[in-house]
Amino acid sequence: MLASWQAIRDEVLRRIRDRAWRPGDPIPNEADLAVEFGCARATVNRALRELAQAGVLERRRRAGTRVALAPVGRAGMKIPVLHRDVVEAGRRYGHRLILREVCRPPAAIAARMGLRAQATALHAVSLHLADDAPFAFEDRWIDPEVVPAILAVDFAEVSANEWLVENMPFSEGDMRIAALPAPADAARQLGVPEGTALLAVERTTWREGRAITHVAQMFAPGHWMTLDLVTG
Amino acid sequence: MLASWQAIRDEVLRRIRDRAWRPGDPIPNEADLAVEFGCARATVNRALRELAQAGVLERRRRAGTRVALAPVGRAGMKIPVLHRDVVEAGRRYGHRLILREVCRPPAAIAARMGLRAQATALHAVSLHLADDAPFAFEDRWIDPEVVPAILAVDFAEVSANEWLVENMPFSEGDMRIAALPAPADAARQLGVPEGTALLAVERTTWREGRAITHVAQMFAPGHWMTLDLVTG
DNA sequence: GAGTGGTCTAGACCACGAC
DNA sequence: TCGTGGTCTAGACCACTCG
Repeated sequence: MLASWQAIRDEVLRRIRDRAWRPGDPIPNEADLAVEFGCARATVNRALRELAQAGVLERRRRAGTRVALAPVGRAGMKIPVLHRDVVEAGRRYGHRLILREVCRPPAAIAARMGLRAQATALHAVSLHLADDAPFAFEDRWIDPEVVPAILAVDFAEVSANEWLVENMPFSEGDMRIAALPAPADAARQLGVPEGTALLAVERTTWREGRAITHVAQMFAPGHWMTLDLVTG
Repeated sequence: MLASWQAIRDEVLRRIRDRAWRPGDPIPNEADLAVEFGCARATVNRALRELAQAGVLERRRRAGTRVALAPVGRAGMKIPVLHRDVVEAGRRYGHRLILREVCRPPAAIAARMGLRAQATALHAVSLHLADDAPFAFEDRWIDPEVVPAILAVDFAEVSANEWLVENMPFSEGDMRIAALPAPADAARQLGVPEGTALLAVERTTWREGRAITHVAQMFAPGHWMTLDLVTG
């Protein structure tokens, strides 16, 4: 008698782990499981829905429910907001705007954001400070056609990152991370020799099929970027 | 009359975007919203639960539901499984086990995993290959008390990462990323000069409050780690 | 103590899509 | 076509926690 959706979820996981149900196999339908577990179908549905959301099961109407063949390891992740990270580390956050212009982006950026040829974008280069020491150099492009309001935002007041996170929720994106030698401009701003290895993060964010922003950040040596993984 | 949980979710989002409900504000309780929307409380519950899971709302019993103060940009993320990444890039994946032992971990690792003093753990050092070229050096510790079955797994057959992703879903964790100079062992295995800047990733994974595994990976120069952000 | 969210139930209808 | 999952309902009880 399993009468909570968590208990049912755990039992299903146990059967998968014990190979009673193998990847690719169909599992009994909700009604049958409800009988077996002695609970309502809605309770089974809740458990299986969570497992499907986590990528453990695959569900299709009429076809039924199967154990996922290649269980994608999926996790929730908090998008790092530099301001918050710095403050939570007990340090004083600062932000310096180095450049703000509206112009045509380089071809590489335009391609990555899927901008029309000739299109202009808002370009903001800035430095993030912790206790007055620079720790991140940021080069960002924003498509003003997707985010018209951004043109009126005073980046001296609030960083583009913060404004976007607060005002453009529910977006998709891709993130690329590497260790790169510092280019001249980043090296100068961060106060390190050119060619020093830096943590580089590039992120492009989308909303309804259009690119909102593309940002490249380079962090001072010794910086650890931390991600919280939730609900694996 | 809103009678689907998606419609209610969208309406709540609209009110937040329109500043009718501001960050930090409490919103009406489920029963009142059910009356307003002309639907059952369970339907409102479903909508608000999804929004809370996405970080848009914060819910506490008795205290009620509020618009999240600092809307954490949260995103779904696929945990990178090196095998799959390599294959999807059209290259041949290989895996070489360098060391497998059961011993007492160094204090730093034990502390990070919250192991008892004197406790032993499974230690696996391995190399990931793409087209026979090494591209990632991995140093992993696994708590056999949490994952007894791991002791019987043949790491020559399947990498620890893959086995864990398939068999220990639903975990939490934290991930730390930096650019580091290559230590001697990693440098030798990856075939680069000692001190070369490498992308370093550390991940500790938890299940029900106990550490499952701690892994440190160092990637060959030029490697970009990519994360898909879904459902921001 | 009492109000709120968290959950379960039994039943119902519907949409999708495999057959 | 018709079985399956997806969802909604009305009601109920419980757990947590704030005042």
